[in-house]
Amino acid sequence: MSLDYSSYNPVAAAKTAAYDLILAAMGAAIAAQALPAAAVPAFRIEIPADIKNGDFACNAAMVSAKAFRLPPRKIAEALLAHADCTGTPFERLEVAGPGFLNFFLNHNYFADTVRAALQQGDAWGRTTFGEGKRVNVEFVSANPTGPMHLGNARGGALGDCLAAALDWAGYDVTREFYINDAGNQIEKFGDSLSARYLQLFLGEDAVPFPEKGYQGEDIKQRAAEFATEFGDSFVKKDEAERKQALIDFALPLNIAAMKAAMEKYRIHYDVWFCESQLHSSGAVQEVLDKLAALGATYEKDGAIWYRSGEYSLKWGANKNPKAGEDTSQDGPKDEVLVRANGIPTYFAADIAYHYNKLVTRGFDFAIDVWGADHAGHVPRMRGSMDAVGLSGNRLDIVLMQLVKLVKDGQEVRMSKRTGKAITLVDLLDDVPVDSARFVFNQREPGAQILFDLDLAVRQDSDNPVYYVQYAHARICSILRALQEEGITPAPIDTVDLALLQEESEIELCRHIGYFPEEIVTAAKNYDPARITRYVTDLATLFHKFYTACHVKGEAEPLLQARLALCIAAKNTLKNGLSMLKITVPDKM
RNA sequence: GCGCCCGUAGCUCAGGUGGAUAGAGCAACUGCCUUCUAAGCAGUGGGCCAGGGGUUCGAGUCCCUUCGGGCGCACCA
Repeated sequence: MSLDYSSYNPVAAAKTAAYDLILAAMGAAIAAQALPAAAVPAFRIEIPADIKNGDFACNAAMVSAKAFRLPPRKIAEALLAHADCTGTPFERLEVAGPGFLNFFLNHNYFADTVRAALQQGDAWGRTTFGEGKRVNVEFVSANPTGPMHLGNARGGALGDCLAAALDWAGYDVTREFYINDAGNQIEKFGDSLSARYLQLFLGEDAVPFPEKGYQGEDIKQRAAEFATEFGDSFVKKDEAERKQALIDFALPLNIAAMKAAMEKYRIHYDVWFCESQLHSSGAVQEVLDKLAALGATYEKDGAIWYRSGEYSLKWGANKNPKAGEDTSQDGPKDEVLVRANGIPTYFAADIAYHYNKLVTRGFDFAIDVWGADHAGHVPRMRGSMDAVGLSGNRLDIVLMQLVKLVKDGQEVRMSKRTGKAITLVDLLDDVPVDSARFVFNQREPGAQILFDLDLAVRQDSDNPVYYVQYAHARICSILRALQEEGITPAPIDTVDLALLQEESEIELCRHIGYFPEEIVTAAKNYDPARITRYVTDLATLFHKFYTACHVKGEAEPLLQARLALCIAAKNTLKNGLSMLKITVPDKM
């Protein structure tokens, strides 16, 4: 018979068991008057940095020293004397150091881990931690006025893997791209296109280029494509008509290019959401009315202002205005929602957008991945959710530091103005997707990344993604070699997993068992870089095992036990890499 | 001026929410392939966790402060 291991999380299960065990020991010790009857402070079960100190450790004795008026070690010894390991995943307990109670896992735990990883296959690592809550993860959302850049490449890898971690941790995830196809930057886009178009026929000197226009080659390209299709027929039309025609022509092309680039980068969005839709549907006006009704806005100088200062304070807004500016207003400055010219600001649309996510579409919460340069926008955005009667707690923002590109040991400066930035498309022409996705998920969001182009392009052992993939390829190689000898994995119930006793075998088992909990932690902390680190560590432990232990040529019972361990490791590597959307080669 | 992020080995970075002797990878040096892929493994050297104070049984981690980086403070998005 076989047990059901769905959603099995070995670490969480063991921690609960350890916690209950200590609680019971404490009750027993008090009943036996080995400890005084006193309220016990909260204690924790944690994983020690050094596994010589056990697989899990409990700090109960230390934190309760005051309550019991006894030295921690005495308390620990009393607990140890009343602790009962029967029916738990633990073989024994020890008192160590200042009063830690250290737990050592028994072999059932490791066998369960291997069986779970085998039985669950592609679902191994999935848990129900998120209870099916609906979460919207919005990332990249690059302006459709030009090509995507390196920062978008990082945002894409980060957002997509964060979404995967949440999915695996039991959330119901929607991946979303917000298209800013309205507002000022679209006007600028049109002005730039129009100027480039006219320049084609009238000469560069005859037509001034708008001061704040987009300088990039891509604008010239679109203007030229437009000219190819429509000739000079728009030269004599009035500016507004020409501009609109160019926007209507170029915007869909740019959006299609972004979709294509994201697909190439293996990112599949569930929703491409257009800002223009918020304006045309009246959603922006609706939210403005709502804010007004709730007393969050006022009129001044012909514009509609939002009491940002009041609402953003709670979310950490800068308390003082800029030096040299009006200091009469105490607290953060208010924001304009509708300009004196009657056009709503981007901020107004953004409030409507997030209102749409949380109310209209009913997501339990929303996560936005933004570049760190938008940090100032965070408090007012979250505050605005409070202001429309929701809660800023339902909107989380992951700030991501920007990327520095290094080539030949030199930093490559990127200039948006001159349009000479390295685009996402350029990057993917040079760097394999596996490599790019791995590198961009190596660091936590808040850390700056130095993207070493030379290293990322290299397809050798210095590139860490191959180190991980190689572990998978080696396992496949073992399976092939055995298959050639007619050996296939035996049913897991017939395999004696207790034969796995070598240090490298146990270490590998232990780390495989961390997998579900690691995903939960990545989801909780919004830090998918943990997954990258996890698979790297797993690869290391497999390579060590591979060097220390043979599979082929061993006696049948041991061979089958090791084969099971290999497949457990293979499933774990495969699932971890698939979260990163990195391929898992059978051969290298 | 004010706020946010950051400062850990020569370089790039971890450090599970306050735990035990601070860890990896790269770089340097030394070993290991007549059995499953050496894109691998084992070993050596390398540190005032930016400096200084504080909180407590215990601080790389929390608080204050100084110094040094990055970013932000628009009727831009």
